[in-house]
Amino acid sequence: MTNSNTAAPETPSSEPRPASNFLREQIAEDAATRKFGDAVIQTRFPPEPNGYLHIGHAKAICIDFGLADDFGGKTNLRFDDTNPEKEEQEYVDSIQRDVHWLGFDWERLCYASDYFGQLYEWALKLIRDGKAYVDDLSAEEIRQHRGTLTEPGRNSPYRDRPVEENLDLFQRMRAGEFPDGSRVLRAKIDMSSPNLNMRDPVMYRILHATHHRTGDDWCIYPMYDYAHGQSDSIENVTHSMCSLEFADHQPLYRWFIENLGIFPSQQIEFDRLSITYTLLSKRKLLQLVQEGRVSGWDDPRMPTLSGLRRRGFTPEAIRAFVAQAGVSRTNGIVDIEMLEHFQRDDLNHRALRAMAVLRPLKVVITNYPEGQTEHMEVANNPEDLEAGTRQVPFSREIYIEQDDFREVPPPKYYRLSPGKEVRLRNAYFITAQTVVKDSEGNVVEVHCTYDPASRGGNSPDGRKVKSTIHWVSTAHALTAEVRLYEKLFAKPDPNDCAEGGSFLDNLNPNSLEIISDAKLEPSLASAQPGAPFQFERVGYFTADIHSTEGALVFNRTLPLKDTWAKIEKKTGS
RNA sequence: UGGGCGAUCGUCUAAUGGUAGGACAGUGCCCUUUGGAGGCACUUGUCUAGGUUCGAAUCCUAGUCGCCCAGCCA
Repeated sequence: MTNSNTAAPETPSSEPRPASNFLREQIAEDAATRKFGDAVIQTRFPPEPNGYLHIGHAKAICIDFGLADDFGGKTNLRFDDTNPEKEEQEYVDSIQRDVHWLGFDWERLCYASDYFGQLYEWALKLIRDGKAYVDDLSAEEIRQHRGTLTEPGRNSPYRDRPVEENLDLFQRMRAGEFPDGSRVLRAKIDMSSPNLNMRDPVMYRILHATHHRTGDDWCIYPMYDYAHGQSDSIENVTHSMCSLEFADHQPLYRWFIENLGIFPSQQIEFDRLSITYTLLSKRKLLQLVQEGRVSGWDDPRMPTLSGLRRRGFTPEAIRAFVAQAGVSRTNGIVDIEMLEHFQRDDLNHRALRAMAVLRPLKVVITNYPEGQTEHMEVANNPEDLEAGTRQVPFSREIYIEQDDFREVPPPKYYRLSPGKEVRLRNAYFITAQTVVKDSEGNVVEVHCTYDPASRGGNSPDGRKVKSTIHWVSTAHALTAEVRLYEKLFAKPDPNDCAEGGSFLDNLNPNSLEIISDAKLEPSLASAQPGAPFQFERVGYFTADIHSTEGALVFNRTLPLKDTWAKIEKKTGS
């Protein structure tokens, strides 16, 4: 594919694709019957640049780009930028960045605003053909004339204006002679249609607004319904995939296409992606940003692609998730656990391992020589030996996780406790001997002895330990800020709120926990944002985009699955 | 109450008149220098009622339930 200014990763061909779905079958059939003759399969991804892309868009992107690619076709990225009041260049830029990051590259970069001239000419034609008219009714009056779901609408008193008058008025609308909202251009179809979209829909409204691309060239802007089908047609889009709610609009798109005599694209609708504990509404995500409930569109708790990226999610995992979630015409809600599964699966294979202690507890190995440092050779990724090894310093004083020591161990607790022996990952067996407490009785230090013969983590006498814990040498430790993220919403359905409440009531107050003094092994000093790490036994992390060598900040992508937490919960200990 | 669309394990999805399968989640066991990962096993499903058929998730009829549409948003 061509026309990109940034490199996009190849889509791995080994990625599983759904065995079948109704979209693929329809395209396969159309290809087999040569419905579109010699034309290649052409699709498009048509976002409105009024916000950042989220994981729901990822599904649409995978469908639009993936399906075309499967059939040797092409995909355009087209901005449906027909409403200058909500659209911005920032969004245009972020969308291109995110589509590339997801792993796709477009054939052509298009804008509905490129077609404003053509659309205007076509409107003139419809007026001349007696199929469109200028209406002087106010928005409120138009609404009243529209009727209801069960009652037909009424014709506007301006519906039968002579063609010449319509032409004159519409040209003067375009020339800027009338104020916003004073008139609209409407299609003359059928005010009694049971499909409300056919009750003389508005084609153009007057909007004296500066457009992010066309500036002040226009003061009338086409409605989405008047622009979308024709934009597809202009681009020779063969298969126009969109979400379910647009099914009712198909008859209108066909009406425009037929009355204009232009190329008819095939529209096929599919279900939007919904995920538990997740909001996928651009309007509401914008509200979270504007009200400062999150730090921005790329807050790592956001379901935006930029937020997921900053959090450490990967395009590969998102694509695999979308493929497994599938596509249909039902309104389902996918468990967020499925997304998390595909992310863990991806990271498990590629994340470099490191040792990091989030909540440090000092351990002194009393029989280890003072001032001595050893360098342990450690595998960077036990799942991938080609990832090599690194040296990790070990010394007499180390940090371990507070959770990894209990003065009074509950049942089935295999970690360190007085008199018990555990393995320090890649180092030695140690046995806890005594504890040091502060004035409040908290254990602040554990004194242990080690078995010098167990270097590397095995005892020559074949002695077994029940547990392996991670550690960081105090003298060599890096201090870092670590941000632990939880779900942004506390309820599976964020919109499930009391009467008069809002989704904001369901915000999870514990969605972000900041740990300011985590202790990291030295190799993490130069971690780059986006590079995935598994902090062994803890979770997957990546350096934040604002992390520096002098002020390290790591974001937790996901915690590792925690069997012990389950046992602990079950036994109530 | 008009129109459109839909209904398969707890969740998502396959089966295109011929053994209801996969993934996630869950449970148990095995394995493990990450209580991670991995392996094995198990559990649970065709909205209802009729009909057509040797045979129905699939076709027909009638219901039930759910989603979408009354922006000069997309």
